[in-house]
Amino acid sequence: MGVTSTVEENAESVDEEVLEELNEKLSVYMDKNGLRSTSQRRVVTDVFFRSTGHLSIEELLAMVRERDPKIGYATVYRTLKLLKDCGIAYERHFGDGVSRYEIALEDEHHDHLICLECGKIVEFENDEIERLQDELAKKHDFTLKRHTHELYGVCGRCRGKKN
Amino acid sequence: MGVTSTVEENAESVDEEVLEELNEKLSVYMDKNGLRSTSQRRVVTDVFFRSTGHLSIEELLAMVRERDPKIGYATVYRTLKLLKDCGIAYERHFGDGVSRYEIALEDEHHDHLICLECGKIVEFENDEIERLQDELAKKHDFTLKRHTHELYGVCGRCRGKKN
DNA sequence: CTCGATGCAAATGCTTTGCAGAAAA
DNA sequence: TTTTCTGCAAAGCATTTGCATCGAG
Repeated sequence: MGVTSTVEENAESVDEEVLEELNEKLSVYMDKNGLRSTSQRRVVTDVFFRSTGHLSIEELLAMVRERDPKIGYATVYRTLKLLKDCGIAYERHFGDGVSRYEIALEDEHHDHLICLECGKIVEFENDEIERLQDELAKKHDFTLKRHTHELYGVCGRCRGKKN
Repeated sequence: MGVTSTVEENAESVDEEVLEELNEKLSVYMDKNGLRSTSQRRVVTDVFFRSTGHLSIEELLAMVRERDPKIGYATVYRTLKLLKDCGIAYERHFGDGVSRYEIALEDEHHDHLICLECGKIVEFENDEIERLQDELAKKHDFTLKRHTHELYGVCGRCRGKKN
């Protein structure tokens, strides 16, 4: 498959205010569940919160090890599972067999356009599609919980390269 | 995850005419690529062509072994890869880690509504969503190749059971 | 005869888990 | 202290692959 990098359009990480919200939410969840704040978890979550895009465990591990080379990959897996469980991270699958993680911001939802050549990922939001989905669910008497919607194609730059 | 069965609404297998078309298409592809028609392949493709729904390798293997218990699972994997390559089968992923296969009919495209409780899969087609997807791709300068669109929720029957 | 196909078992790649030692609370 | 967490290696799983043998053409 083509998802080798996670270059983004509009790639900007969250600001300090949002970062604090994320840490607060995490802290509340951990307190509530008797979980402990360890140096490894702090490194992993901080790296993730300051990151941009849709990162694989491997990519996260590399970044994490720049700060603490001793951290094992099982810890990264476990910490991202934790973030997923408390609703701070979305786990995405773009068809290449690896899980990718992205920050789940409150009141924000988007889907993805993925370039099969260079792996560029563009986020999109479309209220009309969301509305049509709700309509479809209603028509078939389903209570919608979540959805996946990915468009795969070739981006303009990659198309250009081939000519 | 909840995708344990592949019960369908409107579950009807293809008629003899379509079955013949599928076999013809396969035959042409195999000739063109110097592939051989073996008894195992004939069993696997026939089972698949007469099937309904979204079958996993495991489910297909069980059906195949009713006809020929000696067929190995690698053969089923390899044969479904062949069907996928010649455009006769779609490979689907509904989030439970197994690949599922369904017959790819000409000029027909649909997406899926999946019940997280009972695994029921309902197919839907929505031209307006398709149109909006094309529009989005155009807007971001992508040439669309394919997409995935799955709605996960709880079906009416399962919702009823809980009350 | 040739070369593709099969069946088995081993290998792969991602992810999860068991466990003994480390470290939060 | 007690209980959770970590790091490592081993285990799990779905899928793929190497190889000797089989069989289609």
